[in-house]
Amino acid sequence: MARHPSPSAASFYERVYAAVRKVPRGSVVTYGQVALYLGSPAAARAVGYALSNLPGQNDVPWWRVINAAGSISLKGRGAAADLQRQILESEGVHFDPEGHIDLNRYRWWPPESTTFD
DNA sequence: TTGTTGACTCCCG
DNA sequence: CCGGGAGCCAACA
Repeated sequence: MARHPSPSAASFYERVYAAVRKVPRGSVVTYGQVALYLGSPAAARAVGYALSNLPGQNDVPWWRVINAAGSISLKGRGAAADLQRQILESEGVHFDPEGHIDLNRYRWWPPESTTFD
């Protein structure tokens, strides 16, 4: 048995993907939120790392994950960032002229009954 | 096991 | 409002 209290047999990456899949269309969450749901509120960077390792074929709505500032964080991936913005807009998420989203309006909060296990 | 890296966040000034 | 610096976590060589 693992001496480390792993909440799941799946890797941290898999847990990130599972959490992101729960985000409904037209809503967004921050990397920090996902980390919080996984039980590691300070693992926001690891969440981003997980998405960077996302396989080509997947059913994870990665575009619904943005940074705490409410903007797209694709560092070094300008083209992908543009794509992310297009998808979000197609889902009804409004961007300001400066390219940031109103988190108070679009941030998704899971029901208390939601589990990320 | 140690060091490096990175789609992050927060705190200052 | 914006930029710089430090902290934190997980995967990988």
